[in-house]
Amino acid sequence: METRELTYFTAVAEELNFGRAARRLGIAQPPLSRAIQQLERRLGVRLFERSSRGVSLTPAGEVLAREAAKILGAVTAATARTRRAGLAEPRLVLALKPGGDGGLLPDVLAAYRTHPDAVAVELALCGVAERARLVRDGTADVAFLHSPYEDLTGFDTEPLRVEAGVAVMTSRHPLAGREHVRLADLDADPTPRWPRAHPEVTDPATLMQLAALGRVVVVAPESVREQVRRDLVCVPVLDGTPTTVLLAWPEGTRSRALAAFVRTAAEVAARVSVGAGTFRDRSHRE
Amino acid sequence: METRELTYFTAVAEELNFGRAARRLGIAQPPLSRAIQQLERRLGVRLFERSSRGVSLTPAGEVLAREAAKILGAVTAATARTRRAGLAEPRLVLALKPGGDGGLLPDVLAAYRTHPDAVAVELALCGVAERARLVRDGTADVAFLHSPYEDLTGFDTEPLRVEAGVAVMTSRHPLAGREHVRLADLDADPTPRWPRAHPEVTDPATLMQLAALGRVVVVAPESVREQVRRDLVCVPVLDGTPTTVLLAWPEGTRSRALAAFVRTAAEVAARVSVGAGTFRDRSHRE
DNA sequence: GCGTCTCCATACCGTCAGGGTATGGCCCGC
DNA sequence: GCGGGCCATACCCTGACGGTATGGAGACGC
Repeated sequence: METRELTYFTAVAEELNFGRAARRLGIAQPPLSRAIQQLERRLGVRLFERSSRGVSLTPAGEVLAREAAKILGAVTAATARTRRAGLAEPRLVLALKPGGDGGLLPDVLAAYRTHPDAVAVELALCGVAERARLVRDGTADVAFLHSPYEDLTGFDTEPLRVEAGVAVMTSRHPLAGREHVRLADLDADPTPRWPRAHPEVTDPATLMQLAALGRVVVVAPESVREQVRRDLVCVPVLDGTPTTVLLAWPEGTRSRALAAFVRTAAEVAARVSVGAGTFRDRSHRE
Repeated sequence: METRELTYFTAVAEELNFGRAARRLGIAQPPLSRAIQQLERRLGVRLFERSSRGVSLTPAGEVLAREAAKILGAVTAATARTRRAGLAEPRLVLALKPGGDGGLLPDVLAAYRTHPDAVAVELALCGVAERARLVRDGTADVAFLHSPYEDLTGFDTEPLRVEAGVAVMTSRHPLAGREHVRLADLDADPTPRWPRAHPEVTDPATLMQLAALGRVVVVAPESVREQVRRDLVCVPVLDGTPTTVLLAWPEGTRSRALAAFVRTAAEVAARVSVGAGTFRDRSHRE
């Protein structure tokens, strides 16, 4: 099976229409029909059910659609990784969303710089959804991710710190003066809480603006405290799901530079967690 | 990147000699040279360092070699899985080594047969090393594996039961009468213990023959008790590494039949473990 | 019920990518 | 210095892949 065939197959599987798929691929429809037929012949399996009104996937087609997505993803990743490995200056590309480092990054970078295997670290600041994608498609080597909010299949990971939740709210909120709250307290209040309400809002600035306006209470990992606007207050949430900040990189990666970075980060995280501590950290890392 | 190019690249990367690689691929040497050059041009990266005496991989080449192996593996798996999905009768292929089911298989199969989503189950009896490979390359859907002895990357897994170790030895062995032993007891005896000694022997019949001859004491999961020769005795090992018998299948598989099988197996395992119990099981599954 | 529209398959043709053979250039060992 | 091993280049040829034109089958409107 050639990747060209898989690309063609995927296009048809997504469009469920040979004509549109062909246009998308920039070829004419007959060669596409033929390519798919040839693929079916070679596999000895019917991939599409053709009726004169449109096309649908057979069970075998469904299977191949998933496999093809995996393979094509692996191919683009391989291209990107090989290209980057060929650059004169080896670099480590680290993907993270703004504030997604749990406050660890400055120390980690400083410690890493002294490591014998260290290479230059390039930061790829990106949105929440992009982080994992950048690593999967080979644009980045490693990313700060948050568990349990992200799908970690295909990644090796190193947990760095466990963060409890804080509720971020305007200082005029009735719970703003509390030492700590429980989720039930937040739910008893009429102000809705993110991300349960408005999960579609992912931009931090927008979110904080809504919080400042008293339209929402944001439940977030406690490391946001450091960056939160002056007009907002943070109240620890005792029973929120703890968030694990972790480093994730492609399974089976073999790179001294990356190994050194991960190890350094883990050491820094352990030191910070013991030193500064946070009100749940210690119990979790024992 | 076409898979053909990756196949060619892999051949050269393994042979480190264009002529031999070409012969292995069944083509002449010049087209192979050109194909690699074209790949290098397209990637914009040098993959091989050519000296007139042989060839070596550049760092970028090393990266691509790993990626190519992943991709080509995924392609052969995709082919096999798609073909099997196209068969008239859907089937579930289960890979296991003889005795590798921890004694659970008969009950699991019986329970699964009554499940509404059940399909025919085909057993692929194979050697120790083949089990994982069969699942990885798409020949089997799911396998019984043993943790921590196997590399589970790329698999989703369901642990079924935790087994302590037993020492299998001839009845004339000085420790044969003991209620239980520790590893230190075994080490104090002159008879070497497998798998520390002779790890290259993997055939159970050979192994048991050696045990019967008093040449070796075999430390194995306790479920071997059921199948062990009459002339051998099994003594529980208190401090051996416990073995987890688990089901493993490719990450992200989406199949009702498989899901039903895994679920059934987990239920059967839980039931058996509570009912029959084994001298370590209960504590481990709480 | 017939024309028409949509959509996939078939027929046929041209081009270029990929494979083959012959040969050159380089380096090493004898 | 000569032969041999090994990769690159030159040149040719075949066939795979893409394009255009057209056929055929079902759905829909009137």
